[in-house]
Amino acid sequence: MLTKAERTKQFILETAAPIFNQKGISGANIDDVLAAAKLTKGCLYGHFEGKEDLALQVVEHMLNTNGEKMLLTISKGKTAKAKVFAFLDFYKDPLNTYLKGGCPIFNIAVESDDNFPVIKEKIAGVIRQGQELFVSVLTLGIKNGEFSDKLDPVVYAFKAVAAVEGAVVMCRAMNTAKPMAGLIKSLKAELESYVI
Amino acid sequence: MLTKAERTKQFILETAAPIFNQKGISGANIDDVLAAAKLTKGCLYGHFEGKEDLALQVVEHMLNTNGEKMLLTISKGKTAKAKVFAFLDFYKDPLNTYLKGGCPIFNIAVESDDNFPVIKEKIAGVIRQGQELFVSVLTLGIKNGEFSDKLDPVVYAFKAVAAVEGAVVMCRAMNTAKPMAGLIKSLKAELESYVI
DNA sequence: TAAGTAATATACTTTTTAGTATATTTTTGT
DNA sequence: ACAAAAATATACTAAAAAGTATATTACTTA
Repeated sequence: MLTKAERTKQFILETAAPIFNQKGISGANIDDVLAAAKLTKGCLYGHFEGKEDLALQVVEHMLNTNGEKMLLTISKGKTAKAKVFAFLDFYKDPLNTYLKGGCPIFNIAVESDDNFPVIKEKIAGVIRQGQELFVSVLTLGIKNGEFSDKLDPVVYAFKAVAAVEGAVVMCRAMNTAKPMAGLIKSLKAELESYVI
Repeated sequence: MLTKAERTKQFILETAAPIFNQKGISGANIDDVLAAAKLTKGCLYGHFEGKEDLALQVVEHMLNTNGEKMLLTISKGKTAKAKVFAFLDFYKDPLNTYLKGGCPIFNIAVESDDNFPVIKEKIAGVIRQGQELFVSVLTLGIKNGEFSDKLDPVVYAFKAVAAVEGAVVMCRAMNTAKPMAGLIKSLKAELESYVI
């Protein structure tokens, strides 16, 4: 069993995650988190060195959760094609993301870009890792004979992720999920065109 | 000729733009802007009501500049295909954007999403307008006989913009422009496949 | 179950940032 | 070139946010 302190820390991270994801690192403040968690400064500063430390750990928490969700999602696809389709479908409801405020990877990527080098590196690692995984799925699909070797895994993996992630931002700004449906369909059709 | 006050105001907006684009609205502060512009509070508050007003006008300034650049870019293409290609090529160097800090539309879209409803609406308008323009170019291309009517303008326009914008964020996070080249090539090839 | 320790709350200080009142300088039109 | 008005600078206050010292409460294990 987790100790009290560990449970409290986890609780703070979970409470802080949507706040940081929505308001951003600069926009979020300690008092927001404390009010939401109904805790006090003494408690929070017992678990985190300060705002910077909290932000970093919140980011790590969000990235871990996201990674787990993503892995679970694509693991449900048995073929390479099914895995990619499952990945794409993961993005179908950009207005109601599992974590309030849209995709944490992109939100953090945009904010950390010129401001938080340590966090930026973490995000870069996550994106690279995601691309590698995506490429490995497609490559295996080619080796399997599932896809034609005309398919360029690196290009398709990047295109698919960039497109759905960009689409999340656009859909949220315009407050409509509609274009996402067309995009996912198009990306599926594109992959389908390489199916043997 | 512009009056002194008008020139100063423009100067403040131009100085503030890269600061807001890089640090975000929440992350940027008045003193940053004043230091960069080598001006003082009395001056700034003579031109703007406060930070909120400054932020809004900086955003409007960035969006206007961006819109002009974009229009100029695509106007250089004579055919529909050339216009789209010019648009795509506009994004080829995501690490060195004309405005420091990446694409202002996406940066602002991400931050304003859950925080600045007025600005969010402005961004939504810009994105919608961009999509309409893109769609109209493609539609004209079909009517011209340049493209097959198998091309779905709404889907391609959304896919292209979402992909290149998403790619800017990913490239900047990973600190490499390489994947962008492959993406642009792929989006061009995709359009090319509809050329009659 | 009581003593010791860990966790949390309270009340404070410090720092940062926004905003304002007033003085001074610079434009501008005659 | 000069007076009026506009623009800008200086020096301040106010508010918001971060961080700290200490008291209190709640675990936990001997």
